[in-house]
Amino acid sequence: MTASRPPRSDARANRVGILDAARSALADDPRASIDAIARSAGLSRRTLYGHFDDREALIRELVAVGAQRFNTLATSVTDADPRLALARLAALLWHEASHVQVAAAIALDEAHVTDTAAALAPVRRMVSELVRRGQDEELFRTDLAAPTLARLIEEVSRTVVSRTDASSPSAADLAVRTVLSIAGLSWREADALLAAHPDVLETRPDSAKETE
Amino acid sequence: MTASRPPRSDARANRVGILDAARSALADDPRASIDAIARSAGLSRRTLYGHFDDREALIRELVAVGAQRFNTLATSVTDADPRLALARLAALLWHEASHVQVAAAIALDEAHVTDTAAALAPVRRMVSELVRRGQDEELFRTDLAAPTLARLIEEVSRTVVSRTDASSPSAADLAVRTVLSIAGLSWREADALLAAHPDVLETRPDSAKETE
DNA sequence: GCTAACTTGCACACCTCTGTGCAATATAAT
DNA sequence: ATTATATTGCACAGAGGTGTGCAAGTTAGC
Repeated sequence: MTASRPPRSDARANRVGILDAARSALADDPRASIDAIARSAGLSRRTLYGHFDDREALIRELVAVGAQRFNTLATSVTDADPRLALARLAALLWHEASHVQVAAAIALDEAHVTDTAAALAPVRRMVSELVRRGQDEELFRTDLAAPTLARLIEEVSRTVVSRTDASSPSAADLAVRTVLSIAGLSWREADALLAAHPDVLETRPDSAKETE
Repeated sequence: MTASRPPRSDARANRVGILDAARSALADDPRASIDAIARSAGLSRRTLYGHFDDREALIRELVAVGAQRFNTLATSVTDADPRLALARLAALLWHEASHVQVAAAIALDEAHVTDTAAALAPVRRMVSELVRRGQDEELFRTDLAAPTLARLIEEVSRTVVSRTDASSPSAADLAVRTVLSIAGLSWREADALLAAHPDVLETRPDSAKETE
């Protein structure tokens, strides 16, 4: 039981590099090979196995990191108006696109449904809560049952975030408007809301603001 | 070059069985093995290779059949009101869920993007046309450019059709309402539209009706 | 009931991917 | 400069998939 030294700096950096490479590779194709991931991190396959026991272990780590971020993110939205809160949440998720994508891709593809469900739970709870409030206040549609609407918002968000050209400047705008439409707002209402609160579209993980 | 006889009846039936099995298996998992498909058709892997040269050939056939159906379907929608036409198209696609799913799954997954794009072209053209008319008549949202909106409608439709419990009776309703929301209608407008035209939700591939 | 058409199981070569052992080499930290 | 830590290439076993050849068995159609 020798208390092993702290890892060497290059090893730490490589570990992070692998996680980054895995995130982007798996977001793109959830069954990207270990070799592809390692190479895209500039390392050999053999080295990757030095850092992670297993494909499983790598994915678990990725999911854990995502869970962390989503948790932070969900709790940072504090707008009193459910419409604004939903819009801001969508904007925030947009900026986490690669994390959202990899979580979604893994959840769909593999037998990690349980892990990813746990990771996404905070966001899911937030959405359910917003839907409830939005319907209570007659701001969201009431033709669909709350759980149905919540699920629909989740699925559509995932689609829009995952299948939009992230480089396009107006992409976050598109994501936000889409989510509001699904919640039941007409496009003019959504347009008016965003015009009245331009800060929503500038929302970044760091600068979440509170509106009374 | 002997003019080979017509195939035997059991062989014809098995060929169809394979296609059905492949459709449902691949819709569920686009990389289902040939063995899994054959077995789910009640045949051996070896026999499948007697009917199709190749995994490729099987998929090509599947896509071709889908293309046929989509074409028929798109041309059967003749409503003058773009909102109604879009709603009816969504309802029709709902009834073709397994075909939509397999086309979407193949398109996303494999190197068949070109084939599937061709197969989906008729529906795609129809959607573009409807969007153009809907925006011209101020019935659809105009905050998004026509190509953007058309693509958004496609993507969201695919998501809803693919990721909804097909057994649920209200599922077609959900699909239709979702698409109308994306087009920019508020949920009350959509609700009123569907209430005024209950035939839309009963729309089936055979009984497409024309509204002046 | 004959016969050609069809199905089947088995063996085979081939591919891609996973995960491991090992010896050689490079490099961070002291 | 030394040394423990990291990285690498290579070889290997194994799992799972594809596509083919062939001989034996089954069945539709006349």
